[in-house]
Amino acid sequence: MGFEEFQTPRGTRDLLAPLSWQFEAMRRLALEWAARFGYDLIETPIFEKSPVFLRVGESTDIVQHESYRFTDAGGDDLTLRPEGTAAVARAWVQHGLSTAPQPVRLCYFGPMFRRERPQADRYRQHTQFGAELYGSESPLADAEVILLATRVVDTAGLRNPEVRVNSIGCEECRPRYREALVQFFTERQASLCEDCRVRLKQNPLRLLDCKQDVEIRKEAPDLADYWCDACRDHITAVMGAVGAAGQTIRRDPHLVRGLDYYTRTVFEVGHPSLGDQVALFGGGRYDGLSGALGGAPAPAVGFGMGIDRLISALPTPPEAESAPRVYVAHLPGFDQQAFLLALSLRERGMAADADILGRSLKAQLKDAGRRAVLALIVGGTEWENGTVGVRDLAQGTQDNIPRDALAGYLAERLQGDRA
RNA sequence: GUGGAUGUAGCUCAGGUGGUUAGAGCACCAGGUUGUGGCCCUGGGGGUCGGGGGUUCAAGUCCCCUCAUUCACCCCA
Repeated sequence: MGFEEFQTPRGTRDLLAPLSWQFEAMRRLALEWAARFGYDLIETPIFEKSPVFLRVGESTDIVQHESYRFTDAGGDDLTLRPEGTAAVARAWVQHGLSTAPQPVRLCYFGPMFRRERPQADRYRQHTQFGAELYGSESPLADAEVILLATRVVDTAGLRNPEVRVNSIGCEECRPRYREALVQFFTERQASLCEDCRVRLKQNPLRLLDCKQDVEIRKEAPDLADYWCDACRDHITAVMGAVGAAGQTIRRDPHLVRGLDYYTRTVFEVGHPSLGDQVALFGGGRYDGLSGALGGAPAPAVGFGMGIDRLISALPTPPEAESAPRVYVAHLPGFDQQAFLLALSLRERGMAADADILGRSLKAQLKDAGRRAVLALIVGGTEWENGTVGVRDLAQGTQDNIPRDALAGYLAERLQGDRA
């Protein structure tokens, strides 16, 4: 077990194989889809100046209580990024991407940090894949990012994800709704839970997704009754486009989201195999964000996806990197020949392994049986005659192959083996 | 931040009412085959029994504290 002071900090973990390779496979799958949709990969720093996140979520738990904020030796106020959207927005402003050919499509994949109490599928360091689409107000932009996210989830093996969506309105219609909502809940303040009384003052919209006061909220005013025409048309078009693409999507009138930079569209996808309220990905439209960070105002939509959760929700893990497929075993005195042969096979694109523990042939073959499909046996009279033994570890059959024909022979064998 | 459960080998776990050198299975290593794995047999390495304190002649076992893990709440990916 070891000493506690030398273990991973709470809420973090080491990714060992095969999980580590599964993450890599998910990274490739996600970025492949993003590239097909035309998204460029952006890598922002893992920490930012704290105001980048503060500006974006002043009233959210994420930046208020859950961020890893620190002052470095030079006195800079820094924060480990708790989410991707604000950091990408900062980059968008900093690099003047408002003048790039529009729209601008950016995606990211990397660790995020939140200081929460860890539990199933929630970590203090977790990996998110996300995409941000700048420069389009069109509902098709919302539909595009939703479809990118669902394609990733679906092709990762979690079939037919169901998107929940809502519109929290715009500057025109949201204040009217908020007013009605505050009035409604103020009248019933006495029967609200403690948290909701705080929400009532700080972030009234969040009253909608309280899990305790479900009865009360049933009668609360519905956003849909307050949408302006433009907002109504927008969400209708988003749902229409996503639906037309064959993706299940339905409105959840109680869906509002934790970050307070959203405008109009918010969406989320969960999964029964995870906790009921645990989201696989979530996102929305945030037309005011770039302006809040001092840049040109620009419409934008995006999402963040929890890779740790996605992998743990998959019925079968993503295809992990395979172990070395060829093991070059050697007879006593031929360890260097085996070492060099393995190297030359790697140069030819094969995954090869050779013993460097000075083990007996028996021990080498035992090891080979675990990590390879073919074992080469180097040494003895065969080697002197210019051949190498090739043993099929599954079948138990063995042939002698001339050394100069070996590479081609192996390539063919492994090809067939794969198919 | 709040509440519950759990901490014995790398992993999964045994260790009634406290009693000599703490066990098993799997995994790992070696031998049984002077050059051939997967099965079998034999042997071996490996443990601050989470940590600290207390009760006792004696604590893995009882008590207290602490740390960690885990599940739920909160919130989120």
